[in-house]
Amino acid sequence: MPHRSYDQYCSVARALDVVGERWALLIVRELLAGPRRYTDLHADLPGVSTDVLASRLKDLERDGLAVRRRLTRSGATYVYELTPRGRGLLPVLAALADWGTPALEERRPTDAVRAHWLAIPLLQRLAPLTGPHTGTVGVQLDEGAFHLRFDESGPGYGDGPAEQPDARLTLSAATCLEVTRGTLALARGVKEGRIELDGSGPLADALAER
Amino acid sequence: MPHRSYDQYCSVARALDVVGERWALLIVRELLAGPRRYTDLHADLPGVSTDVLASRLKDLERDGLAVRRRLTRSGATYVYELTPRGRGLLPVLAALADWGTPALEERRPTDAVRAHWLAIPLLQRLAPLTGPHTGTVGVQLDEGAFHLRFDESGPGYGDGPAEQPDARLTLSAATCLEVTRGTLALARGVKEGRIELDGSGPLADALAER
DNA sequence: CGGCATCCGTGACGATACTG
DNA sequence: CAGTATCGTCACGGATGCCG
Repeated sequence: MPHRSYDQYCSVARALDVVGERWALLIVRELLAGPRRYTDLHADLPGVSTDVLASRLKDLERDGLAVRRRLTRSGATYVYELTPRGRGLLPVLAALADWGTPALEERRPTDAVRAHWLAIPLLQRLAPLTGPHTGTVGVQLDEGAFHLRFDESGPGYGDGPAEQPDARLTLSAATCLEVTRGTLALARGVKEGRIELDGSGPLADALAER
Repeated sequence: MPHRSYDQYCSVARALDVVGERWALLIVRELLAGPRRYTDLHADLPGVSTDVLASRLKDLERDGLAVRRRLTRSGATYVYELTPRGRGLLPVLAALADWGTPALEERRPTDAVRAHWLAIPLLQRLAPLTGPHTGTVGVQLDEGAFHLRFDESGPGYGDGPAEQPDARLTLSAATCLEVTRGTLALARGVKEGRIELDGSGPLADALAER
């Protein structure tokens, strides 16, 4: 929570007291992809100034959303990692992603792009398709790789390729967006050769059906 | 969208470009309760300055989230009303409310209170209970009244009493919060005399069961 | 009187430079 | 590498004034 509060006895205002400031939710979006170093965060958040990033990270720590941890035992480098409370913001980011996806049609030349920024909306789209099946789906784009996790503790995602994916999707970012928007069914994309779907097992089968 | 953008090709960032600025989502929360005049908004949002409120309302209009409409035909007073796009932010506010409710335990002396600020979290709690039943639930607190709508177009809420509620709840704000948090079942509150539940029909029956 | 616009002081933000 | 220090700019909050 910043030192400025809305001073309202309202759960929405309370939430915004903590994560309503500029850059806060985007930092959480980065940390949802896994532990990150300060420099990684600064690299993947073009435009954020170093002092604001440092200040937000302190706020996240103080409010119990993230912890600062040594990367290796007795090493000098630190990583920031979300606590369960911080990971609880995934539904908030998912709702924002759902609402914001229609505004994603035009890609402005000034826009930065990272592969895992597509993880949340794709997770939203695929979650109803997986049903009860659990596992990991690796996604390979030209711009980079990320993976989606479906397990009993709820959905999640991470940056980089998955270690042992139960299914693997290879597609372009544009195709990924079509799937996200619902204008392209996964099965149809596979049939048309625009999506490569690898893997066997119930999770891959469930994806191939839809 | 303010004149400052995150410049990221990401649906979350796009959403925050539009509604990420201070007060924006709280203005939307007010407008979700129904059309509001400028003065009403200013009265129910303690702390917002007049120019920021005017600026945010212009932004909401320009971005297609709200429209400015004459209250009466050929009258001098205007009201601001959400468009469908603006009402589409209810899931975002609901997710924020879910996440923020645990932080609502302590009520600080500086906190402002409005009855309908409890509408979103209560709506979230009651929505799974109503099942397929549609209708309106009037809620009467000491601090004021609001009502919840359950119909095929999705859940919603409004300020003030309902015209013809299918069910009516009378309870204290503290009791309402217990229900919201899930620490008090509706049926148990009724049995203990802390909640008065009036009304007949499937919606009232569905609420009485749980 | 409702609906802003203007002015001003303060604090947040963004860019760059610098340090342990 | 991981921040802190500095500084100019802009956004915010409060008060006041204008205008229908």
